[in-house]
Amino acid sequence: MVPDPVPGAGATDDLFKLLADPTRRRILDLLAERGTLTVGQLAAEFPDLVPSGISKHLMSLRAAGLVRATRDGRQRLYRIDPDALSTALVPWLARYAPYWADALARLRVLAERDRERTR
Amino acid sequence: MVPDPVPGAGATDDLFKLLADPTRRRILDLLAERGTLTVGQLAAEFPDLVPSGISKHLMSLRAAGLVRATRDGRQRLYRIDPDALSTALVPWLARYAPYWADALARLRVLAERDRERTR
DNA sequence: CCAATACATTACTACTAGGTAATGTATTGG
DNA sequence: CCAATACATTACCTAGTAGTAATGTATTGG
Repeated sequence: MVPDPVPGAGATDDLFKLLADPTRRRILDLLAERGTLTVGQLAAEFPDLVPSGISKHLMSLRAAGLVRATRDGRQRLYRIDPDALSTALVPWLARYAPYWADALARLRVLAERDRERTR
Repeated sequence: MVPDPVPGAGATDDLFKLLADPTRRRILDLLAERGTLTVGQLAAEFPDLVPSGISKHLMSLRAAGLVRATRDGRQRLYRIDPDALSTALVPWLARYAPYWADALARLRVLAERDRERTR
């Protein structure tokens, strides 16, 4: 059983700590581009890493609500929680709103173009 | 002398590692809301922290290009590099573009409203 | 000038956390 | 059924780092 992600205290801190690790960011990248992956499929992408290490990372990502898992027989299917990332990051990004306005235009274009392509 | 920030390899990694520390994020927050601060003014905001610790954080932030410093007599004035944050984060955020489109609208509203207020 | 101020820098310590190895727990093909 | 599969979990080790303390370096008021 995975403990509920605490939305109130230290949520931003936990988020950035999770994103600070390159392995976890790569896991998120892989899930973002392939949609759904098992632990084994993910572990295969990290040749110089032991599978249980990946499992541990997935547990922490899951505890933070960034990914979700469903059982499929004896394997677990992991996928990104669609808007957990954005809802967690937006409050922080908003603090630097004045510094962002110009960059947001570019990002918005990318977002909508990609949505056309993948949806 | 501060070494040039390496834009190519591991830039995103360095960025997230920097943002992972709550003290550094708070420093950025303070600079974002007050514009320009000396080391002493910043250190005064961290009662349970020694000034040289703040100085060290500022050095790493400066090495990554997130903040800039100018001399003013015997003190240094620190301020946020206007678009270093966005240019560093946008490439990464773009990877999750499909997950972002809805949140970007909210952020964009915040960005433009804040720009009216502070500019 | 020079003591005091304002940071920067270095050396050191303690704690965190990513990694592995070993073990535990469901699940299922045969 | 049961051995094998697919993860999860625990214990442990080690490297990286935030913090302090001590020292170094400009700068300036008096």
